[in-house]
Formats: sequence, structure tokens, C-alpha cells
Amino acid sequence: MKSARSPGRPRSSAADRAILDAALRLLASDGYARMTMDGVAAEAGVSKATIYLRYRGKADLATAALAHLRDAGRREPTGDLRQDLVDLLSQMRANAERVSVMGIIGTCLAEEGHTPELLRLFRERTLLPRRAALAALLADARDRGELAPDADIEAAATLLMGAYQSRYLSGEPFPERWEERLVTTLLAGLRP
Amino acid sequence: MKSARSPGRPRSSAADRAILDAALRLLASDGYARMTMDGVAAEAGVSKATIYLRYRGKADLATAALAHLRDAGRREPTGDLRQDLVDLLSQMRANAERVSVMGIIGTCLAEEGHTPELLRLFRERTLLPRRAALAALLADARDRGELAPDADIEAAATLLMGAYQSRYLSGEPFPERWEERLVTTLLAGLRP
Amino acid sequence: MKSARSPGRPRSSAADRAILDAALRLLASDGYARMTMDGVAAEAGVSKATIYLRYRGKADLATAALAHLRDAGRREPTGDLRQDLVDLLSQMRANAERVSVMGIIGTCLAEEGHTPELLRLFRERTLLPRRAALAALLADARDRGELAPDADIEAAATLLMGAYQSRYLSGEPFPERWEERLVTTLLAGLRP
Amino acid sequence: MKSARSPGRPRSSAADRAILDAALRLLASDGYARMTMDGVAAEAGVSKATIYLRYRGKADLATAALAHLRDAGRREPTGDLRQDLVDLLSQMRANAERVSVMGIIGTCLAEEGHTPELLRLFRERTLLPRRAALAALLADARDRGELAPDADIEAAATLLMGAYQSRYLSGEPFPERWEERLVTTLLAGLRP
DNA sequence: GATGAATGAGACTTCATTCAT
DNA sequence: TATGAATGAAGTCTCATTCAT
Repeated sequence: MKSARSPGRPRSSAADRAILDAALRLLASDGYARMTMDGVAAEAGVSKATIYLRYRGKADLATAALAHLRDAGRREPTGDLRQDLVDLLSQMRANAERVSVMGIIGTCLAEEGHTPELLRLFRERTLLPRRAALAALLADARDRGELAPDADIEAAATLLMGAYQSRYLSGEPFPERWEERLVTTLLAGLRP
Repeated sequence: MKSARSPGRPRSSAADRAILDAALRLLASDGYARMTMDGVAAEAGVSKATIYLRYRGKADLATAALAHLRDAGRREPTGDLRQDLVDLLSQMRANAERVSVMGIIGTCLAEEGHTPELLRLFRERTLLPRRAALAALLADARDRGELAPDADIEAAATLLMGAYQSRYLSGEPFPERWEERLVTTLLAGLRP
Repeated sequence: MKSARSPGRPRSSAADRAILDAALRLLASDGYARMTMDGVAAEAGVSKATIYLRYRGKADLATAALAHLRDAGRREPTGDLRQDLVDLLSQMRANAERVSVMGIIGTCLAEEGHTPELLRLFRERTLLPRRAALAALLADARDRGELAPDADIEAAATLLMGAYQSRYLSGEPFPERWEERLVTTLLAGLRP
Repeated sequence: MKSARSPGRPRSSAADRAILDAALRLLASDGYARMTMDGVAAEAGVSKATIYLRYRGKADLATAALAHLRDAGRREPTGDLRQDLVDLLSQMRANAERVSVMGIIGTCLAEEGHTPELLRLFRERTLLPRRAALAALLADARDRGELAPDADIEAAATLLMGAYQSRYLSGEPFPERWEERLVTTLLAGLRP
């Protein structure tokens, strides 16, 4: 269902993607403030004016790049809570490493005072959907009776969502079977 | 007979403090890249050259400001594990809000590719000491038999350390008795 | 069918020339260290960024300006040695006064420790070609038998090349028929 | 030119000399514009304020340093013209190499538009006295009948005075017995 | 008299943005 | 539409000079 085409030469959609990809890459590696329009143009193989034809300015481009960010395909839950949690955490971690998510989070936080849309977009596109997926896994398990009826799902989701950043910030490498250990600890608790 | 004093005009220690405070404030609110030497000088009420007399450049100033960052006084553990954990988390949260820690973390992450000393320093001065304090509380409790002998202290510390960031990033307000809920969940686990 | 042209706005060759001329003028009058990019931009009537589009920095611009320096058209030798020498010296002097060569030499020497390319370029583009022209005149005359077979052409060229600077540095005005007197003295010697 | 001694602690004359020496050294190696008061102070081992106590500013210091410049001891003429000329040229060359005279000349020339006293002083203290010594040697020889009665002493002095600079600027090393070759050429002339 | 600290003016360079082809 | 050139507004850092001890 094509909408009415405007006349004249259509914009190159290859350039569209190249621009967004380049912007996202530089956003993650250099941060918003250090990302330059020249750099994006060079990395995308287009001229700066071509970018300005599509976006009103640097902030507009950066937000578009973040909006373009999408979760990689998510696996269907198997119904095995432990396995599903581990899978979700593993996927989050793999995704984070693939696109330098920590750099993006850093930029969103650092620019919060100046360009708050960055954090808002990142939250909406990435953080909240994952958190919702996590909470859904837990809620389903509770409904199946696998978890305590009064299990605090919100608290549990908060704990799991922060684990990757926490470990990343510690500077230490991720141990073997890291996700399993987290899930085991959270499910069983620490008490004897 | 004059007392032994180094000759010349003494360096103003008020300026010393003002510079570091200003730098830290701007680092948290604007990020490293947007923090300007002019801004720091103006905020500290000194001239730029006065800053350059003390620090070799912007990166040197920023790292000094982070190195200057210290945990607020830490309370002595009471021996009541639940209470001590809640206290520690509350204190971390209060501290984070007081000095805009999330802005600083954001800057450290965003600049990781460009000025990795920022993250290294922040880690050494702030994150690792807290994590160690948390782990110590848990290890003591385990030794007293309050926790399971095979409790995974490392995993538990990772989960707790990330909780504040996780909640902050979600954009939602912190609920009442938030720390208690986290600690309860972690100690008891989710299982029925 | 458009003619083959590189796309985009063409670079202004008027600006090219204006920048080099301005740089050379300021180099001669103020010296390298006192020549400012702001000054060159203002004198050339372009913005600083326009200069940086062409040259990587101040040193690059200054060396380009020197490389741009070329001898004014040289006259063909007439075969009359005395006249040819006088002509060459006159032309060197006229050229020196036209472009403030002494200021440029001063800058090249003063910057020798810091930007040795300046002296190297000036030598290659200006001094050595002239010296070679002088030596060629003398060698031809010797081959024609007008000079002694063992005439020390190298020494003679050195003496003549330094005369302008020597006189300039003395601060005294150039006397009438100055070049003739030099040539006469060198050809005839001082002995009775 | 100190008149009646003022009361109080007298100025350290060791510092006086150290300051002038340091200034002269930096003037020769870095040029006037790049010579910094900090650099002079550090090199002389005094504080900047100590310099300002003696000189009104940078230009004042630089001119004082040049005024301080003196020819090294000059040998008495032997009466052998050839030998005396060679000796004088050798001494000039040795002196030039000892104190980086070319750097100083460069600075005087480069700053001529901005601080013309530099060139004036250098001329008066160094160039003109030497030129006068050279002319005196030649005039004496002419009076003794060793030179032609109409020998152009001014032209000859100009030629000899410029030879060192000319060779230095050429970038080529000084050949063996360089001074002898110059003197021989000038005395005998080039004609067969 | 001497010192080290403090300053204000400027220098080089970069960058988001607009213009001309 | 797309390109490369041009621009004005910063930003980091230096330096001659003055001040306080």
C-alpha cells in the first residue's frame, strides 16, 4: 500500500540506513557530544548536506538513530522459567556487546540534562520492553504456581535488569555460567 | 625570626576546593565533553589560568575531580543483616542523588573510548569499595550461619549493586520502602 | 548532457590566491610567530575555517606560502659577464624589496629550531636557484676564457650572494651604482 | 650605570648576569616571539617577578640582552693583510657559532616591524664594529701600498661581511680553508 | 628584594550549520 | 537531490604582566 509518491528523484533508502547505522555506531563509541556530523557523513559515505536534508540537526539525527534501535529477535518462552530467564539475560548481554549498549546508555545519561529525549527514547525502545518481557516471564510462572504468590516481581525485575550494567561497571570479566548463577540466586534466595 | 614557610604567595586552598567542586558539579550535570574550562573557572570564581596552574588540562582536572569524590561517612554495621543491607542501599541511593551519580556514570561510560581513566577512577574510588562493603556484610552473615553456606555472594552483590541504576534508568519513581523490598526478595528468593 | 565536472560547489581559486598572498605578506611583515590565522583570514577576506579546509594548520600554511614564492621572471644572459652579473644582482635586490625578503629570511632563521621546513623551503625555492644562476654565469665566462682558469667560482658566488643582506643589515642606504661597484671589485680584485 | 647606592638589600649581580645570559640564549634559540618570560626565569633560576624588578617588560629585557652582547676579544693585527683578514673572518665565524648569531639575526630581522630596537642594537654592538675593523685593515693596507689606491674598500667590506650568512643560508657545510679562499678571491679578483 | 599565585587577553583549532553549483 | 565549500561561534590552552606574602 504505497502512499502517494512525491515527484522528482526519490531519496536513496540505502543512504537512509547508512546514515542511521553510522550515527548509532558513533553514538555508542564516541558519545553524543563527540559524535560529529562530519564523522557520520564520512562513515555513511554521504555528504553532510545529505544528512541535513533528512534531519533538522544533530539532536534530531541522534534521536532518530536511537529510535531506529530495535531489539534483536526474541526467542519464544519455553515454559521452563529458569531456562527462559537465562536465555533472556544471555540475549540481553549478547545484544549489549554487539552494539556497545553501555556506550549508548552512558551517552543518554550524560546528555540527560541537555537532550533528555535520548534517554526517553532509549528507555521506551529498549529498556522497558525488556523489562516487560522479564516481568511477564515471572508473572506467568507465578500464575502457574512455580513462584510464591506474593513474589515481588517488580523487585526481581529490577535486580535482574541491573545485573549486566553492574558487572560491566565493575570492570571484571563475566564468569562462566554467569546468567545461571544470577537466576539460581534470585530464585532460591540466600537463606539457608 | 620568621617561622619556616615556603616563600611567595601561598596557593589559595579555597580556590583548590572551589575548582574541584565546580568541576564535579559540571561533570555530573553536563558531562565531560560539554564541561568547559571557562565554565569551571566561572563557577569556581577563578581564572582559567589558575586552573591550569593546578592541572595540566581538562582530562587531568576531570580525573582529579573524580578522585576527589569520596563516599559520605559509612555507618558501622549493626550485625542485623537485613537492616545493614537496607542501610547500605539507602545510603548509596542518597549519595547518588546528592551528587548526581548517574550523570557521572554516564560520562564515564560515554568517555570510555576517549578518556578511560574516568571510568577507572570512578570504579576504584566509588564502585569497588561499595561492592566490597556489601560483600563483606554478606560474608559475615554467612559465617555467622545466617545465610546458606553455598550462598553465591558474588552474584548477590552484583544484583544489589545494579538495582539503583536499573530503577533510575526505568524512569519510574522509587516506591516506598524500596530497599526493603529488594533485600527481602533477595534473601528469601522467589520460590514458594 | 552536462560536461564532466566534479560535483558540488567548486573551491574558490580567488580565495586560494588571497590566502597565500595574505600569508606571505604577514610572514614577511610580522614573522611566523606573530602571524595569526585570524590575521591571515581577515587580510584574505575569508573565514578561518576556509583556511583550515586547505591547510592542516599554521605551519602547513606558512610553508605553502613560501613554496608559492617564486622568482620573478629572469632575464636571458647577454653574454656580457659584467652586465649579466649586475643585472642579476639588481633583480635580486628589486625582488627582495618587493616582497620584504629580509623579513622572510629573518623568520626562517628565527624559526629554524621550531619549524625548520621554513628555511629548507626558502632555500630550495629561492636561494639555491639564484646561486646556481650566478655560478652558471661565472662558469660560462671562465669557459670562454674571460675569467682565470682557476677562478674560485664557489667563493665568488658566496661573496655576491651575501652582499645584499650584508648591506641591508648595515642599515645604510644602498649607494648609487652599488651593483656595479661590487662586480668591479670582485672581477678586478683589490691588488694594485 | 648605577649611581649612588640605594639603601637596603642590594640586587644580586649574579642574578643580573644569569638573566641576561638566559635571555640571550633563548633569544638565539627560540626567537623573540617564542622566548617566554617563564622560560627566561626558569633558565636563569630566578622568579619572573625578579625579572620585572629589573626590566620593564619583555622588549626591555630583550634589548638589554642584546646590548649585553659583546665581541669576544679581538686579536691585534699582525700587519700581514691576508693573515689578518683570515683571522678576522675566522673569529667572526667562531663567534657566530658559539652564540647562534644566525638565530639572533633572524629574530632581529623578523621583529624589525615590531621591535626595531633589536636590530638597531645588534647592528651597533656587533655588526658595525666588525665592519669597521675590516675596513680599517683594508685602509691600512691601501695606505701601505699593498692595495690599489682606488680599491673600493666599502664594496670589499660588504662582500666579506655577508659571506658567513650567505654560506650559512645555503645549508652546505663550510669547506676546508674557507676563509682563505674568500680572501684570495677578493684580493686577486677573478680576471686572468 | 624576592617569591609563587593569579589574571585577562588572545592564539590555534574544531564543528554544527548554511550556501552555491 | 546531492555535493563540497564556506562560515561564525565556541573550546582548549598559553603568556606577559600584576598581586599578595
